[in-house]
Amino acid sequence: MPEPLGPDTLDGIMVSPKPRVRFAPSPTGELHVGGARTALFNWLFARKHRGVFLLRFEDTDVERNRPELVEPILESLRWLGLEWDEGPYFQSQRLELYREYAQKLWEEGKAYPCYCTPEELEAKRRQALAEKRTPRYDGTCRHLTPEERRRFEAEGRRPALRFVSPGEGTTVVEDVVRGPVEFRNEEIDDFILVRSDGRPTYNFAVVVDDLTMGITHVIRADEHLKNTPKQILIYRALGAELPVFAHVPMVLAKDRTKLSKRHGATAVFEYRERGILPEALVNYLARLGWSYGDQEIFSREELIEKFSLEGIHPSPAIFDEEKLLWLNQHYLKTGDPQRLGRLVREFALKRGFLAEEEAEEIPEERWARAVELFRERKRTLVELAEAAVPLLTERVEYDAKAVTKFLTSEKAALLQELSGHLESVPNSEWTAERLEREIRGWLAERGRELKELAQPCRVALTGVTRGPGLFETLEFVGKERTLRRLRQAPQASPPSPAGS
RNA sequence: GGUCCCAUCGUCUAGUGGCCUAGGACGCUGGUCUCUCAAGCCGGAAACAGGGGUUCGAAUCCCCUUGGGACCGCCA
Repeated sequence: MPEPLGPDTLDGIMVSPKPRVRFAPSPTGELHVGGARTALFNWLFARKHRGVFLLRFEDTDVERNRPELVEPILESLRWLGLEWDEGPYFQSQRLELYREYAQKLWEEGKAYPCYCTPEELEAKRRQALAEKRTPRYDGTCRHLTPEERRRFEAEGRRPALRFVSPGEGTTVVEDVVRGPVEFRNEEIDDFILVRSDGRPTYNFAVVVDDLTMGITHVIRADEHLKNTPKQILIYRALGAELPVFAHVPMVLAKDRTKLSKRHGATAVFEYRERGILPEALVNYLARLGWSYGDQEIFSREELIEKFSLEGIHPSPAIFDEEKLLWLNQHYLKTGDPQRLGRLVREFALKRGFLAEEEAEEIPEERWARAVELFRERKRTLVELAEAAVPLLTERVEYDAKAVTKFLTSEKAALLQELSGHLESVPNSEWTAERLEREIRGWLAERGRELKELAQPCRVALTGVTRGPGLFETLEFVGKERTLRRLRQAPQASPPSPAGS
């Protein structure tokens, strides 16, 4: 038996009902970061107030609707950890419900059939624009006589259902993040509730759904603020109570326009593929347009505890990848190496940095250790995987410039010599500490400094000039592979006598 | 064009009339550490869009201007 949606009582005292919120994407594209943030705010609000977070797909537009996108959107939400409590519902499966409500409105004289064709409407719209007037429906079909209607029906015209707008007075949206926003009703024309083919339009379906699903707080993107007075009018016509509205500002690209494909990565999936951690994206998104004092780092639990609609800013925010990357590194640096190691392995495989057979030979511990070695110098899982592979496998790519600079014949000879010396260190004592003692002592005997050896050695071992500490690298690469690379690393070609 | 929204460093923001000589974070930058690169630590440059009010006092309240954005569909 589901709980009733009405007010709860606690020791006889009325308390507000459990909040019910929703995220309602339309399956016309992948989940982008703006949508993800809207979903996150809804989810946080629900978790904080122990309410219900539900999912609903607004898929009444058959032309643009792409059912195959539903699962990827769900997958994005799962990846972000925004699990839903109800749904997903599909508007396309609730058509009968909208029909009932439309019928009711019609019977009560709050809506009327309109026989204007899209072509006629388009012509009027163009004319209005040409005359620099705001295009609005002129109410042609509002006062049709029964005879006129019959004539249109006889012509085979299928009517759309239009809402009877008040045309005067004002409608005020009491928005939690913006305060009261006033709209003059004369700006609102007799908009369409149900298309001539029987499918509801967005504004109508949303109201019927939010109403019947018991939604108490509508938290959605700013672009819907302009729709809200229309929706309020429908609520009133239905004799229903209004939910609380909270319109969250848009997420903008660097050029201050709506984030879109041409701005590069916008989809949640793209960030996942680039090796961004979900906790980093969540933290970043939460802090984008919302703040809690000066705090920058929030665990999921802290977000739930500290989130509030009042903390949302009214102004739009620009998506800054640099800061996301910084947060990602923070979570790389503080995360569990075992878990991160598994992720790095996955990325190395997926990006083709190594083959499945090679990966099989590498124990989980090695990946975890690789994470520890590289996480202070890499910002994404992909970068980390790429850097770790040369130390984990036989795949070293020697950077030509590094070789030229550091693997001179003199240094190569030194490395040869070193490898001979290191031969005596037993496998069981092949540790950073032991190797450091060994090498520093060896250098001291020769009156040489670590400086002279470190870079050549690093390049011979890893192919590149940057990386973890030398001794840790030596330990991690392991005795056998280290000795081999010290002996077999490529050498800089000697400078030509002509000095070209 | 109409309607609506927005306005503190390049970016995210603290700030709710005196604590502001405007704080933090990212980024940038100088230094430090050092076997490299990072990370860390210490320091620096960097903002209240402009103009009028209100007030003893304004980043904070009001108005105008300017600038940005969103929406103007039988799309959502």
